[in-house]
Amino acid sequence: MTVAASSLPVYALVDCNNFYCSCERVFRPDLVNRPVVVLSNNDGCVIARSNEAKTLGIPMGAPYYKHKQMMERTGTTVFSSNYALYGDMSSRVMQVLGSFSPDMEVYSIDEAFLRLDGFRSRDLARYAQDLRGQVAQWTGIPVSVGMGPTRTLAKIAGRVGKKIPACEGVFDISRYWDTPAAVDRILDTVAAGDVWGVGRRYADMLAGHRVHTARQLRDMPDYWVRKHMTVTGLHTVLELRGISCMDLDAAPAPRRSIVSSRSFGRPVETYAEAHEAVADYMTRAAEKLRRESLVAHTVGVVVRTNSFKKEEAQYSSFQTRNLARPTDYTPFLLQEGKALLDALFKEGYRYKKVGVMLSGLEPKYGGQYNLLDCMTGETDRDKARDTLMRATDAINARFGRGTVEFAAGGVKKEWQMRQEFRSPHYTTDWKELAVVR
DNA sequence: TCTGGGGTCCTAGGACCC
DNA sequence: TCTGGGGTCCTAGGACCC
Repeated sequence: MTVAASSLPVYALVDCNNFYCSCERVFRPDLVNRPVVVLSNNDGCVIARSNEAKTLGIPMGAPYYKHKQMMERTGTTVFSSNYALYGDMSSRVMQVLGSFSPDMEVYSIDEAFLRLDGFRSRDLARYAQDLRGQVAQWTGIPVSVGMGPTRTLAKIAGRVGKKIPACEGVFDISRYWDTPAAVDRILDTVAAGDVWGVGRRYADMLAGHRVHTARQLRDMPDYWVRKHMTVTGLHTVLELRGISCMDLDAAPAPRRSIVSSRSFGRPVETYAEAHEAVADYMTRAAEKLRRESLVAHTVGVVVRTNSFKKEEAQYSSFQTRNLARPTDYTPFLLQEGKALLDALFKEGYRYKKVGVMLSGLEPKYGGQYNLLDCMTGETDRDKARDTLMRATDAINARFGRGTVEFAAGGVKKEWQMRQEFRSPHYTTDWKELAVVR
């Protein structure tokens, strides 16, 4: 069964090359063609590398301290992650992409899928090159484009395009669709574990069954895939065969949970500090909740020690509580968070991380008003609470996060994460723009 | 001394109801 | 008193993504 290429949909995956490094370079052009890395929160491990840093052999996800000396020796520039900057650059890139297709899904901070079916009358490769040029000119960010009849194949095309310099960042696997042998050869070069939707565990499982490449995976029987990799895996395999199972989703699905958690800059042993951190993260999660006009039914808290320290006593636990009434009111959430921490916290451990989770989310004004609340005056008190929250949110938005705070979040916050190498908030804070000269 | 954070989806199994 | 089957909802755990 072969479908003529001309009747297939055209999915394009646009992804930003080494996105976080590219963002830093926009404001530090002196770093172009030089090795650059960006570290995770807490300056823990490497989460983005420029091509030069990749060539030096710095692995993705590598703990920073293990490679610190080598990076110094080779003149690698190191940044702490600056999500305010990356988020803002991302929305600029996405805005440009939106002008190239009416049908777009923003998939992640550095990737978007576009449907280009309507542009088939033009030379698609040229169209994609125009897009690259426009994004580069207007935002300074280099991107690559992969195209194919399904999202999974567009992803693969993107990888291929990056590997082959002659492609100049654009590759369209649909062009080969009428010559199956050529498609086979392309899929032979892609490891099964590099296919979108196949992670470490499945890659190991597949290797155990002598499935090593994307082509071998594509040719496995449906029932076998269904049995070992659930329906999600079957969709992946169908997509490798050119049958689209995942359409674009222009409107993002409503959020189901909000998580705020971070590792400490140093081990925390006292209840007082753990409680400050829980309160601090809860405050942030509540702000996000209100920003998105949601309320939460369920609050969760997690605590854990450092599992990398085999010689230390380990403890990790997570608990949730359901609220009688869903809320977005920070003081209520702080109260629940404290109650949960009281239940979870045990003396005698060196804690590495705490976190909070809000779930059971629903639109704030979607629910019915509660007759009992009206009768007891609770509705009026809710209105006063809303006013207070709106005021604190507005002050913090205007004058910067933390201008007004809940005392429970602590003042000194000695447990906070390390961020030694953070670049200025060039695009989101006028005061910090002054640093650019 | 030093190893990230924030999400989603699927499945199996148990509780509960009729 | 005992017996059966089917449906729904919830939760925990495992897989994935960037």
